[in-house]
Amino acid sequence: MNEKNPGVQADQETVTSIRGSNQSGMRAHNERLVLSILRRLGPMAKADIARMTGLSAQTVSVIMRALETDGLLAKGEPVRGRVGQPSVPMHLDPAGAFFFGLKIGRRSLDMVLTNFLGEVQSRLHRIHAYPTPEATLEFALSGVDELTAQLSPRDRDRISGLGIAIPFQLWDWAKSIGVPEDAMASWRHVDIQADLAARLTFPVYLQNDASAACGAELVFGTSQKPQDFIYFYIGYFIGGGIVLNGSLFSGKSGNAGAIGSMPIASGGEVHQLIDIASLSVLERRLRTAGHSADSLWPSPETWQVDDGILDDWIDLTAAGIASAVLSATTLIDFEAALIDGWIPETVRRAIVARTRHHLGQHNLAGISPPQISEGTAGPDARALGAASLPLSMRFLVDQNAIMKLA
Amino acid sequence: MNEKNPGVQADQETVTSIRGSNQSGMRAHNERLVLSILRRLGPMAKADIARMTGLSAQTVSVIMRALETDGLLAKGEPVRGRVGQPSVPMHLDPAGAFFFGLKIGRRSLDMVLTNFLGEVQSRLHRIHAYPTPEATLEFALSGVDELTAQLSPRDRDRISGLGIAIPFQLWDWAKSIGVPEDAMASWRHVDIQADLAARLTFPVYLQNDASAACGAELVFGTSQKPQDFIYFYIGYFIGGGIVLNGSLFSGKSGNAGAIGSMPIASGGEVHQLIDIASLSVLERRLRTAGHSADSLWPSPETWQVDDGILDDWIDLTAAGIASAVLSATTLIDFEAALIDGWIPETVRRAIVARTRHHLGQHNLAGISPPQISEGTAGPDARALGAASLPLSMRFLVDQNAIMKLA
DNA sequence: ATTAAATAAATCACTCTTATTTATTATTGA
DNA sequence: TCAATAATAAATAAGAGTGATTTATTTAAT
Repeated sequence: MNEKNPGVQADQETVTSIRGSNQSGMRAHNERLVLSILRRLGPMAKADIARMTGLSAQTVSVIMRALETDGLLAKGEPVRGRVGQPSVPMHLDPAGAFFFGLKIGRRSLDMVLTNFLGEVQSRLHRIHAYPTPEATLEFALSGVDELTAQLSPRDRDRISGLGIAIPFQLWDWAKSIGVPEDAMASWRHVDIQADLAARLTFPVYLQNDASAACGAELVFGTSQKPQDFIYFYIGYFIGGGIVLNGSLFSGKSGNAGAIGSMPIASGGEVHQLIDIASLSVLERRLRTAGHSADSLWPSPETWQVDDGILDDWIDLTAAGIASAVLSATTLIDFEAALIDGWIPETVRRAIVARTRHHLGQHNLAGISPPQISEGTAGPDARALGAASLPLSMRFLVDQNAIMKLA
Repeated sequence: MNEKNPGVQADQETVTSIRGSNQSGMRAHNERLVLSILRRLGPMAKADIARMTGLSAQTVSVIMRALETDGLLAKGEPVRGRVGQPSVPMHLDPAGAFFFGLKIGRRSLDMVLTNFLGEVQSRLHRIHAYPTPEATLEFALSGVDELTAQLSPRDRDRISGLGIAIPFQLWDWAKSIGVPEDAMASWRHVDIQADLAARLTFPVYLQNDASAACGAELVFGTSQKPQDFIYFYIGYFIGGGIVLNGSLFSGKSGNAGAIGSMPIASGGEVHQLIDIASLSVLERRLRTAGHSADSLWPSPETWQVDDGILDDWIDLTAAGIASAVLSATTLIDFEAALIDGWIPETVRRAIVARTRHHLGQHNLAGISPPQISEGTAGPDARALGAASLPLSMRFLVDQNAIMKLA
């Protein structure tokens, strides 16, 4: 990875030119459209898709039969009871494709293998003192081999890519996490995406970890999501992502939605959100109070944390997020804000409730505040989101990839 | 206009369904692509467009000859001096199409007629104490007749639409501008877009006035613009617009970029940007100091304003905008922020300079601050932007209109 | 002779229109 | 009550139409 911020790298062609569309592009678009609709709205008959897309019934018939032949779609039980020929709902075939997701974290490396629906088939987990490029590369390559071996030969050919979720500016961490500066500095000049791509037979994508988590919510999340929403993932540092027109928005540098730097007025002073609403804050407070913070990291469900300190942190975090939501909503009229993180479900619920409360305290003149809800992807959102990257790239329509000017 | 915020109304079909693409859509897209490229990058030969779009030379040849036949493109002088057949740069034909722009303002109604390049052909201006729907309708209809009559019969057929730039929630103004509440309340239930569309033979579009100004900058502006930028228009109230992926982003309610509500921490208190960086603030300060503020409105170039009060207001405004830019940039990594308004060029320059200064005072950790620049459309940006609406709708590719889910 | 732009003709890919088949429910009349 | 018939809707097949691509040719310059 070079000095630039992490982001899904588009090939040079796409960035410096504006693609015209041709027949194959048209067909590809329509196929992605069908898959996107089925993913979002659930099983539908061919006639339903035709009505929804405005395509002719015949065209949809051809496209969906082809997708079925490709193993991406499967027939459901015919629906009887209405006049006319019974409709056959088509759904995504879970075994239509498989994806690797690699999460590079402060405390561990995680790899998941998911099916076409984002269901985790198998996973690997390795704890470390701090991440290094060498160990990450080794973990990823051996992990791919190990997890691939668990698939049937038929399914192995259906692996469509690997996504990497990596924190923003890893090298700046050193001071915050008490690790030798030069250990982290090596990340600055490594292009882990290219290194992995060179050794693997399928495409490799890379994205900021919080944006990836947002992608998991968008692609695999179970809630009814609006076209535009903002997403917060509370990890060692808080991060986020934004969805516009139903697609993850990354911006030129891939740094869009890196809401950690948002200025938050708190008690007369202005702080950055990252210094208010991160697990690092909770860890520090626990340590300062003489408690151990070690239980935070293995799994959110096994936290053993002083209630008073936790409640204070929840309130502080919620207040910070509420401020961030407010600022964000004045710029873009998000309909929803989703909150998730490496936190127990009870804590997530409490943060959502407190955030709603704090939001109500602000001056909302001229603003229609978004619905605050819990994320549905959970603690694993980052790894799942990594796996969603190759899926999105290959099988879903992307609002933001149509016209890019130099 | 109904209770909903103003915004370019997409037809119901587009909003509730997801269109598939077909051959005519493909051709239309490619034609818009050619026009968009020529508008943005200037005259180019067919071969250049082919290389840039990835379309075959033959396809581009066919498309561009058709556009030339339609009168939208014209040949330039062949470029000799290089090996091979001389290339013939093609440019937009100024008389390719004409557009009406109607600006509904606090102090006046303005109508412009522009050509395909956004050059104003003729204009109308009517001062009022406050806007009413009836007077606006009458002004617009008689204005369309009057300005149409000035075109040649050939050009009359090339009028492609009318755009309306109207302030957000006009009816809330009453208290601020000292006008009877019920006079403004009538706006709440009027759909001026529909009323005009019913009486005109070409399409009518409507948008928030500041967003429209942003559109003028995007479509007609002369500066090199990045893919993503934020725009501020300082009118009686400040407003703005945001451009993502090279297209104006309006959001679901059409209220995106309504940056007036942004919370700004200033002197320990939190205010909304609209109460800090608007001409209404300057007007009030002038009045409070016993000066007349009447010179503000006829034309920015004839302002007669106390220097001390003006300088203070410039600094306050710049500080507010700097805070807003900072908040906005943490959410979306804008590459540029443009500032324009109903202000003299000297004031615009001063505000930009002060905004740069104030931005530098903030904590910029983790942020690459955008370039702050002056807008290039000037005081008339709102009316021009209104005229750019039908142009964009008919002749330019729109990033944000590809896939809309219910 | 070489290079590059521009275009013509033939081909190909994909969607659309029209017509047909299939499977079901609704209606009718003895 | 129940078969026969009508109506409805899904699905698909065949052929037409549109637009981009490929290949080859012309034109005009160095």
